[in-house]
Amino acid sequence: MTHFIFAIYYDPLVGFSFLFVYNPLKDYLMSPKIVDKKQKTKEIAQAALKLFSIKGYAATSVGQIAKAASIGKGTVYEYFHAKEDIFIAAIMKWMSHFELQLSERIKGIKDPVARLYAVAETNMELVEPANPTDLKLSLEFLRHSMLEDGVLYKHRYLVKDMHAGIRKIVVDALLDGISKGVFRPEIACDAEKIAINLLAYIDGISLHSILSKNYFNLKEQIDLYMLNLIHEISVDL
Amino acid sequence: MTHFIFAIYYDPLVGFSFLFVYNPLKDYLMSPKIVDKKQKTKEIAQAALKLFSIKGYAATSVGQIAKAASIGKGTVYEYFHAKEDIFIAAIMKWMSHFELQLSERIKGIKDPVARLYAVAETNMELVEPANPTDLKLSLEFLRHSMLEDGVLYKHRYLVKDMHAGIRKIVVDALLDGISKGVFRPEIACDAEKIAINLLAYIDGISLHSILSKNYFNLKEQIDLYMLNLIHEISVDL
DNA sequence: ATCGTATTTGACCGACCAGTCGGCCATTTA
DNA sequence: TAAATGGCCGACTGGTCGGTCAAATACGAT
Repeated sequence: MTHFIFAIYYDPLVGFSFLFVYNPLKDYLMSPKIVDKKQKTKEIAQAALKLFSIKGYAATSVGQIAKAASIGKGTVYEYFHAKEDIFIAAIMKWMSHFELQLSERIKGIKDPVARLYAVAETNMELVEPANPTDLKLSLEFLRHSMLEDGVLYKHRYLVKDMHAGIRKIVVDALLDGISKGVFRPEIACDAEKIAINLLAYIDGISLHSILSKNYFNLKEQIDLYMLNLIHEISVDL
Repeated sequence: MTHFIFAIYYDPLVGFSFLFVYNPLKDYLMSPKIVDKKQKTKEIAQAALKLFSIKGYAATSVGQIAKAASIGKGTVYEYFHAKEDIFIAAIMKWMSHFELQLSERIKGIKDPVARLYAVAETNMELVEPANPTDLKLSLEFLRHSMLEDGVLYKHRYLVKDMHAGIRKIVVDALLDGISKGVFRPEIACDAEKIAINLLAYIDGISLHSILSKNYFNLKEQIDLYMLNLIHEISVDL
C-alpha cells in the first residue's frame, strides 16, 4: 500500500534507524512530509557538538542546541529522548571523526618510525591551532565518563574502546618495526606498555600546552619525547 | 574598651582575616558569641572541596555544601560572597595540601634520582588508592581554568603557578644531579624540557589509569618511563 | 480544494538553584 | 531582667532549564 521503500540503516552515531526512504523512481507517489530522520539526527548532534565543545555540557541548554540547529526546542525531542542522548551522539560523532582523521593519516605510511610520529602529530594538531575546543571536549568527555553520576558513565566503554583502538595502532607499528629490523626484538614484550606511555604522554602534554599557553613549544616537547623513545627502542647502529 | 585582642591573620586560603581573637587570659570578659571566622571559612571550604571532588562544581549546590558543613544555607553567605568564591577557596586548599605533601616527601631526599622518583610517586599515590577524587577535582579545576567563562578563568595563574612550582622542584633535582656527577652535563640546557615532559607524562598516565582502571598497572608504567628517563640522562658508566 | 498524516513548534510546567532577607537564638552588658 | 549584639537560619524570590503537549503547519493524496 505504501509507496515508499522501507529501510533499516545502521549508523554508529544514531544506532539503528528505521526509515522510510525517498524512492526517486516513485517520487510522484510520495507520502506526506517524510524527512530523513537519520540526517536530521546527525545535524542536531553536529550543532550540539559545537556548543558542548565551547560551553561544556552543563552550560549548554537544549534551547540553545535547537537554535543552533535552526529548529524548535520541541523538535529536538522528536530526535532525542533526552539531553544526555544528544551528548552521547555528539561524543560518538567526535570520536569517529577523530579516528577517521587518524587512520587517514596513518594509512600509506609504511615506515614504523614515521608511523609513530604520525600518531603523535595527529594528536598534536588536534590541539595546536589556537582552537582548543577539542581538548575542552575531551575534558568534558573524560569527566562525564569518570564520575558515577556522569552523563557518560554508563558508556565508559566508549573511552576504553577509543583508547584501545589507538593503542592497537601504536602496538602494531612497534611490532611491525621489530619485524622490519628497525626496532629491537626485546621490546616486543613491552610494546603494550610503550604504547600506553606514549599515548598517556601525548594527552598529558597536550593538556599542559593549553594550560601553559606560550610557555613551552608543544612540538619541541613532543620531539624530545619521540627522540628519546626512538633512541630507546631502535636497534643499536 | 574591648576586652579582646585584635589580630590580623594572613592565610593563603582566605587572604587577610581581621579577627577578634579569644584571649584565654580574659575569657570571663568575652563578647557575645565570637567565632573564629577564619576557622569556619576553612571548614566550609573543606566540606565544599569534598563535594566538588565527587560531584563537580556545577552539580554541587550551595544548599548541599551547607548541609555537609552542618550549617544553614544563609550562613554560607556570611563567609563567602558567592559560590564561585567557595570554589576558589576549595581549590586553593587542595593545592596547598598537595604542595605540602610533595615538599614533605621531597625534603630530606638528597639523591637526585630518588628525588625524581619521589615526585613521580607522590603524584601516583594521589591517584592510586581506589579513591580518584583528586583527579576528578583536577579535571574540574583545569576545565574552569581553561574556559573563558570558567569559574576560575580569572585565576588561571593558579594552575600556572602550581605547575611552575613543581617544575622547579624537578629542574632543581636535575641540575643538582649534574653538579653531583650523576647526570650528564649536556642535559642542563634541556632540563626545563625534561621536567615539562615528566610532569605532563605523570598527569597523562594518571588520567589514563583512572579511565582504564585495571587495564594496566600504574606503577609499572611509571617505572618504565622513569627507567628510560634515568637511562637517558645519566652519565654513561 | 480538501483531507489526513507526519512533523514542527513554542508556550507551559515543575523542579531546581543562587542569593537575599527578616527574624530568631544565645550570650554578654547594663 | 532588659537591651544589645554577633551569629545563624530557612523561607522566599527571580530566574533557568529539561521535558511535555496541544495546536499549527506542511505536504502528498485524491
